[in-house]
Amino acid sequence: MSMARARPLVLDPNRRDDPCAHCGARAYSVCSAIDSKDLDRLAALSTQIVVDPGRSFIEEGDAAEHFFNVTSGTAKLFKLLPDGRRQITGFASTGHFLGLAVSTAYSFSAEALEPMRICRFSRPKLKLMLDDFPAMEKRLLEVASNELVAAQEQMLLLGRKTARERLASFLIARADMPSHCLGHQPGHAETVLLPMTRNDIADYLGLTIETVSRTLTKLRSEGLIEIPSASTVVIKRHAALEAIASGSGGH
Amino acid sequence: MSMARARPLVLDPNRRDDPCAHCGARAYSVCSAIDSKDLDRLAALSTQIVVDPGRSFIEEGDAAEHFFNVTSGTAKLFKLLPDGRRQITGFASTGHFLGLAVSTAYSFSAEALEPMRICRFSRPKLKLMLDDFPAMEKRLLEVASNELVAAQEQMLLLGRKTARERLASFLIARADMPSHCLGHQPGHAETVLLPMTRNDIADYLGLTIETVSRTLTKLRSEGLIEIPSASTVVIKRHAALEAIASGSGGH
DNA sequence: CCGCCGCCTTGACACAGATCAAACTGGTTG
DNA sequence: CAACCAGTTTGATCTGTGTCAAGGCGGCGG
Repeated sequence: MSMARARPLVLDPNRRDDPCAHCGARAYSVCSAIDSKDLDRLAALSTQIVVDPGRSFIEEGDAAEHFFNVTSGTAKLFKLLPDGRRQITGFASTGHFLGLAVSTAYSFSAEALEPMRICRFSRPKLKLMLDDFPAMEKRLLEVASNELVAAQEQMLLLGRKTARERLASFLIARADMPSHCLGHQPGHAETVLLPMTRNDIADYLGLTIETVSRTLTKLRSEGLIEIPSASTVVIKRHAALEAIASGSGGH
Repeated sequence: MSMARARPLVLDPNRRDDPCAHCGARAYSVCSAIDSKDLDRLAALSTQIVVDPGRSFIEEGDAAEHFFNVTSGTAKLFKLLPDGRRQITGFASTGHFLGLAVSTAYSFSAEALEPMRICRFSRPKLKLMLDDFPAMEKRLLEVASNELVAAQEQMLLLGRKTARERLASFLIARADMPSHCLGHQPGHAETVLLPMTRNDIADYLGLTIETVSRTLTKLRSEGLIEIPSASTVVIKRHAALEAIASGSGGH
C-alpha cells in the first residue's frame, strides 16, 4: 500500500509510537483533558489492544488491574446472577472510559460486540499520573457524573416503564447518540443501527427476546418505525416515539 | 444548659462559626479530604439548612445551583413519569453528597423522610474551590464511582430479580449499611430500621405496595425475618436471606 | 379515652409479559 | 445450490405481579 511507504514509522510494528496522535477517539474521550505536549507521557502508559467480537476483556470479579478507553467498536457491559440471568448495564463505544469501579475487583464484565480497538492503562500508574493532571481527574468526574445520570434514567426505565416504553426509549436514545459513537452527523438519526442481538436488547431492557421482537413488530405495524433488516431500524415518527418513551404516549 | 455556658460562642445564633468542626458527618463525607486548617474556607461557602419530613429540597428539572451534603437524617431521591409513576433511585443519609448532575438542571428530586440537617454549597463557588483542593476532587470521583457500582447493582435488581429476591437484597443492603448511616455498630445489624413507607420501598424496588407487603409477610412466615413493627425488621437467618438476595436461594 | 386518618395487610381477580414451542430468514459452508 | 445454523419472528398458553377492593392496626388530636 502506498500509505505504508508514506509513513513507515507509524506502521512499523516494532515501534509503539505516538498512538494518541492518530487516535480517532481522542477528542471525545478523557484524554482530551491532556495537553498535546503531555500526550507522550500518557501514551507511554498505554497498550493498544484488539478484541474480536464475542471476546471478553473484563470479567466481573477479576482483580481490577487496568483502565480501558474504547478507541473503536462497541462492547456490552453486564452483570450475571448465578443461574445465568443477565443484566446488561450499558454499551460502551468509541470514547467510552471503563474501569472506574473503586474496589479492587471489576463489578461487571465486558464483551466486544464488534471488532474493537482499546487503549489499556495500568491502573496504579494512571492513578499516579492523575496527581499531575487534575484536569484529567476533573474530566473523569464529569464522565462519572454523566454515567450516574444515565444509570438513574435506566433505573426509571427498568423499574417503571412498560415494554413498549422501554423499546421506544431505547430507540430514541440510540438515535440521539453523539455522532462519534457511530459515524453519522449530529442531531437525530432517523436510521438506527443495532450492533447487538435481540437477546442483548432484552437483557438491557429487562425483557425477554420474544417481548422485544413482538414489541418492535407492533411499533412497525403502527407505522412508527421500519425494520429493513434485523439490525437496522428507521424511525418514521420521531416525536410520537419520543412521547411513548417519556411515558406520555398513550396505550 | 451548662454546655451553653461552657461554649457560648458556638451557640450564639448570630455567629455562623465553624460548623464543620462540630459536624457529625465530616469523617464520612467528601469533606474528609480537606485539611482541618482549610476547613474554615469550606465552611465559609456553606449554609446549614434544616428540612422537615415530607419536604423537598431538590426538584427534578430545576436549575442546579447547589451541592448538598447530608449531615443528619435521610432523604429519598426519585424520578417521576408524567402520569405519576415514580422510581426511587436511592436513599441519602448522613455523609451522602448530592448534586453531582453535570447538566445545569437536577436530574432527580429529593425529599426528606426524617428531619434533616443539610450542608448546602453554591455550585459555582465550590467548583472554583475544587481547583485548589484536588484531594477533594479525588474524593468526589471516589464517591461517584461507588454510586455507579451501586447503580449497576440496582439495575440488575430491577431488570432481573424476582420480588422475593428484591426484598431480600433490600433488607441485606440495609443491614450491611455503614454504621454512621444509622448509629449502630459495624458489621451486620440483625435489626433493620426502615424510615421509609411501604410505598417508598415499592417505588425503590420497582414493585407495588401490595407485593412488598405480601412478600415480607411470606419471608416472615418462613422464619427468615420478624416484623415487630411496620418500620422494623429483624433478620433471623442472614445467610439464607443473602442466598435469596444473590439469586441462589431457590423457590 | 375515643374516633379519625394514614398506612399496612389480606383477598379475589386480571393482565402484561414470561415461557414453551415451532416455523422463518439470511448468511455461510461444503 | 443445498443443507445448516444462529438469530429472529410468531403463536399458544401460563404465571408473577399488578389492580381493585375491603378490612385491620396504630398513633395522634380533641
